[in-house]
Amino acid sequence: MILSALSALAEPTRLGVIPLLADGSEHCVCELMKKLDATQSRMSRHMQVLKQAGLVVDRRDAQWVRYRLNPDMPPEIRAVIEAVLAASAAEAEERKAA
Amino acid sequence: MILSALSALAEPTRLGVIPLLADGSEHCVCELMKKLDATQSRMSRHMQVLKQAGLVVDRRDAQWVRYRLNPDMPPEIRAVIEAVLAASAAEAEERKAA
DNA sequence: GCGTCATATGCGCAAATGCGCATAAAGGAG
DNA sequence: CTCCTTTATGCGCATTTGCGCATATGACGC
Repeated sequence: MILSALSALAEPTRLGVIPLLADGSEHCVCELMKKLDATQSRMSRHMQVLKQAGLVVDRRDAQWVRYRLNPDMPPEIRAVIEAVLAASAAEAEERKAA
Repeated sequence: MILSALSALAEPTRLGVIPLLADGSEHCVCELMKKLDATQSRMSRHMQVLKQAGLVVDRRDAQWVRYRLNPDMPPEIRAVIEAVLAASAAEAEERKAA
């Protein structure tokens, strides 16, 4: 559902996760929470939202849970992610210029 | 801001507006509210949100207010809109198939 | 002026959202 | 087993969001 994907992305912390996962590899919650300056429970819950929206998948690995972008995302949703990613990058560039 | 664009899109009625405006022409609130089965105040307010997010522009024309997609949208945001549009269309197709 | 159509907005309310705190649960190391 | 690390979740709270209702505003025709 495109609507749930957009709702999932329409929050600063969750939006911030996307560029971090964009390298295609796996990232644990502890890493994400540090990089995004979020508390543990906040980060965990946000990842649940992204998971429920089908944007990410998780995997237990010992005491860690590794998240990555859902490789089986429908191509139209994937395209939205890519566009959002490009827009985020453009915004980051602008901030640097200022 | 990509975040405000996503927030603006993450609501059913507002998301429904986008395909209607995608023909590039102007549409009054009264037309949109009929097509989307929304009350007048609801429709008006949702259009304000889209306007504030920079996704649409409006123009007074006699007693009507004509809305259209913002032609001066930053290209990265425009790309997001296009991707969302494609995803919405794909979803509509799926519904037809069922 | 008046009446009518189209749109915007103030107000209050109900539901949803995001948060911190504490605690539970799952797994590894000793 | 106990202790530690990592992640999830129950709970309550404050804020935000979406809504309807009523009313205001703006523009038209008479």
